[in-house]
Amino acid sequence: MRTRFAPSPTGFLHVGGLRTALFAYLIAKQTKGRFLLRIEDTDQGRSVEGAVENMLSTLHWAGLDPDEGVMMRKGIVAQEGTKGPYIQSERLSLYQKYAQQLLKDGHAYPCFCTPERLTQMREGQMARKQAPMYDRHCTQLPKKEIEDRLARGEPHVLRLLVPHDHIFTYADEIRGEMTFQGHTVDDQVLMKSDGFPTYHLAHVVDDHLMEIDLVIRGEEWLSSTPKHLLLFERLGWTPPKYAHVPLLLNADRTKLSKRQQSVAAEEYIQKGYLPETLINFLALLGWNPGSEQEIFSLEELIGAFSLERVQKAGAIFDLAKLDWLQGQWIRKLPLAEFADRLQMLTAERFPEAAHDPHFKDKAALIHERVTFLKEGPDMLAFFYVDPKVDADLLANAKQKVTKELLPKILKVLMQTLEKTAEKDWSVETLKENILAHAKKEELTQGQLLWPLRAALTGLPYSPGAFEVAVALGKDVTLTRLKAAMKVS
RNA sequence: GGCCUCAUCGUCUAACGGUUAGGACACAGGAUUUUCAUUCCUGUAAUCGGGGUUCGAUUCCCCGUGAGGCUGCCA
Repeated sequence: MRTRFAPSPTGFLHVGGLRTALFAYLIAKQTKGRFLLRIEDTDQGRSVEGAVENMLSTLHWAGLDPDEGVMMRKGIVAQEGTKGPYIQSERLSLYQKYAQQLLKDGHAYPCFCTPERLTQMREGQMARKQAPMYDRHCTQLPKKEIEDRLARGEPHVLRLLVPHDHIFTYADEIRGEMTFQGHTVDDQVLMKSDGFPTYHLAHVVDDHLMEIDLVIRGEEWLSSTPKHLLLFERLGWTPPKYAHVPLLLNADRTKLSKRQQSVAAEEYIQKGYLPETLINFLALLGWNPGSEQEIFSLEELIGAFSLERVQKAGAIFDLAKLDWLQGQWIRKLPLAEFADRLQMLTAERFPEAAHDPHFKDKAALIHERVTFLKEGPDMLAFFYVDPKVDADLLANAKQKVTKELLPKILKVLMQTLEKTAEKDWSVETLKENILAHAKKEELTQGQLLWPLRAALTGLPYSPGAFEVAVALGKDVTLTRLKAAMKVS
């Protein structure tokens, strides 16, 4: 199937948009079809510089590269495919052509009403508790007058003539049978007075010409679907299938808004979420596999996804679950990749980390302790900077380490570690030697290990004492132990 | 106001009309562990209300209620 994602370049990619794009991508891949990207920039005033580049790079980050249409090539925005152009502002003559056809066939009519009159009309209708709809004032104009005004080039729009006795039905891929009464459907503006089409005309023309089989879009389009269906009919075309996905909501169930939390996908990238996390999360928001599997890669989603299992109700964007997924994915990252990525980040703070041949071993120690890569450098800092240690840190009530006991404990540790040969400097040996002493000296494991770990890291919590000692090496371990003896 | 849509734990959700209403997140307790984290176990917690249909409704129908969307020469 050919599916598409068709954002307006009005800013950053919205997470709801990213989810819609994901669904469209999944269906395309699943059916061995194509995923197209089209830019809908028919509102001249709202286009934002750089927005297209931004959306494309976010989509790329998420792994949703288009097969056709607008894409990045060598760092610049390019278009690929035989059904282009894929940017609506470059397709104006096409819309013009079909608009004229609709006009000629009597399915659309020119409207000269001023914005002021329209506002006044709507206010009146609202006051009379009627639905605000165009009153067809301009359909009453004499033919001659219409021709004259058009000839004079008077500003006007083109409206769709909706048959009021028409009953619209279609089967939505997510919601099932839908029915709309013609008399409740407004005569939508198709062409604006600036010569640009509205979304309604443009997407119909494009989706037909680009041979889109399935339109997946937000629920906010549901009530204008009859207009689109009518347009396809009037143009003599077969409409695509439609799937209206439920909206993403704030914690208070209102439409997801910037005011309450991050809506730009880019903000989640900056916060350090992995693409796998966001994709997995977005897929599970409103869709379920029918099994109890929670963790899905993009590849797995292609196999498992189906529109029939997409929820009809809106879903709250639950940050707590997002963070849990992030933890799952960061731990799923192969150690080599985790280490590589962490190494770059750590080197920004501690340049020597860049050439650390044992960096991978250090990274392994915190792989299960971080949720975000950016927590890493802080946790690894003690490897590159001598920690500040004092008696308050070395002592610990819960482990029954009093300040009075510290000198003895540190002495025992020192003696044990000094005796351990460099070649035996491994987690197993250290564990064996130190625990043997614990018994002999009538100290608990905690009484020996808390001070050791604290002396080596300077932290109240960190990776384990043996692992840290091994990663640090014998020399540094003894040096830090000595420093601890001085302050206790 | 009008039109449309939706409604299961706090959240995301499962359940061909028959289940002790299941799972996950969060929360609480516990186990493991030298700390923290991870991991594991246990627990608290839901079918919006009212009518039908049916031997039996979370499930089907109707009416409410609540929420959301649309109601632009925005998309």
